[in-house]
Amino acid sequence: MKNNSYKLTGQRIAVLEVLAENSGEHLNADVILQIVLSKGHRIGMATVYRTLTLLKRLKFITIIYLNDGCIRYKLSDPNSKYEHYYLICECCGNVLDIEGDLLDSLEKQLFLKNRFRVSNHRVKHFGICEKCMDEQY
Amino acid sequence: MKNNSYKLTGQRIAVLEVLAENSGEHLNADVILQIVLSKGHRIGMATVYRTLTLLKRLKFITIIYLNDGCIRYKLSDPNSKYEHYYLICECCGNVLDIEGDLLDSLEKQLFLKNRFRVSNHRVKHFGICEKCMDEQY
DNA sequence: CTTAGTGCAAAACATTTGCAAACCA
DNA sequence: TGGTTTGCAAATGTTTTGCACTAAG
Repeated sequence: MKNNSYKLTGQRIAVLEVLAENSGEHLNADVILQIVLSKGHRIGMATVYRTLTLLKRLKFITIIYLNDGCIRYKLSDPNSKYEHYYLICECCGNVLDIEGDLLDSLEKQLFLKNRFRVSNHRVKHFGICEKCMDEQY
Repeated sequence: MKNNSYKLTGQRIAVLEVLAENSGEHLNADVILQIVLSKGHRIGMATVYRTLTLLKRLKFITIIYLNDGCIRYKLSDPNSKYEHYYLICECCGNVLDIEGDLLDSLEKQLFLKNRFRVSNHRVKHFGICEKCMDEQY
């Protein structure tokens, strides 16, 4: 798992465990810190951030930006083609992941209309623009 | 324009002017401050933020989250149904607004495939979830 | 006049960094 | 043992707030 020259420390295990035990949640760094501390482990906020950065680089976790003032993290789901589709409740802030097989266009519409009242959505496409493509090649 | 009991101050005019003169850009608060100052106006950062908050509330401007460490703002385009679709270049950070009439499904595909190499996208649907709907009514 | 609006400085907040101490391999 | 990793505290960078002063209507 971490044979890539990274050391398997107690703190890294603890952070991964918290993410695994809350795989349905979208935790932020402070919540992760509090849970690890509540389990009796010794850890600091800097280590939490450094561990999350490492796990992100290794693609173990996915970052979720809800633009609510903090960055959120969850375990990556390698089986999902739709990691970046979310339903975000403007009332309670809860975040629902959409299942991939619900997203075939019609089913997606039905799911959205029946179980979640969409009032706004944002689509962001990340990639390389024409100008940068010209400059690179 | 601001007959809603809001006062038309020099600072508010200046911020609006900067946004209008850079309508193709997605400016952050610091850039707006610097431009207003460079024009010889007297203004502080707090006023910039307070003005942007007000303009947002009045729907004069739209907020853009690029998750690059700051919040960006631009003049709202009331004619566009697609205010929340963006092409974000991962190389230069440039943000392109997609024209509404390019977004009919097939044209959208063609545009994306020919002028922008998409490597990642995020879709966020904001609304009210089932649980909150049950609690409200 | 009167009160909303402003500038400044300080506070708030999430995140990052420097460095000596601790620890995994 | 040696180079990573850690905790702490301080630094960072953006955004917000308190308060006395200013200015729009």
